[in-house]
Amino acid sequence: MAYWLMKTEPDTFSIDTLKEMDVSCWEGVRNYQARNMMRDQMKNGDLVLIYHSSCKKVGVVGIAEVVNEAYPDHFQFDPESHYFDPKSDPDNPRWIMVDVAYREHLPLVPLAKIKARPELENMPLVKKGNRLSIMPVTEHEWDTVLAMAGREPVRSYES
DNA sequence: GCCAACGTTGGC
DNA sequence: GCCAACGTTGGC
Repeated sequence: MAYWLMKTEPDTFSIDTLKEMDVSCWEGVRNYQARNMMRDQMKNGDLVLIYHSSCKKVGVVGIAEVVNEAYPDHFQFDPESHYFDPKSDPDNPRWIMVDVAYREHLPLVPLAKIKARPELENMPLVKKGNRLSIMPVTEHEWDTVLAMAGREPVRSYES
């Protein structure tokens, strides 16, 4: 299994929204690098740090789990959607999405504190100019962020 | 609101 | 294939 970090703007879709929905598709990824990782590497059971961006309290706010692997993002074919892509061919969809399930909230781990941690200096999140909306997280980084939130390491939510 | 950094587009 | 112009991201 693998660990990930996924960014979302809480004004549009927050960890609270995900909790209410329990399971949600993760639509609107329109970056090839992020898409390729999601398509080729993201598997059911992978755990995800949910990160709030472009808001007052930027940082990691909770955990989700991948529960449905890559499938076409139908919003690319909806002219009414913000994520509409007129160049995408319905017979060969350009963009995909996964489904994620809410697992838990964490106390905010602010970006500023993540940046201050030497163990986390290699995260794409804190690399200058990196705007990836989905990025891999190593097990050590995962454990470090959880520890910063006061959370014991978690490897899975299976009973 | 500012602006740096990056990705995408399109003319040539 | 180059590269300037433009749009977007996202912290501050």
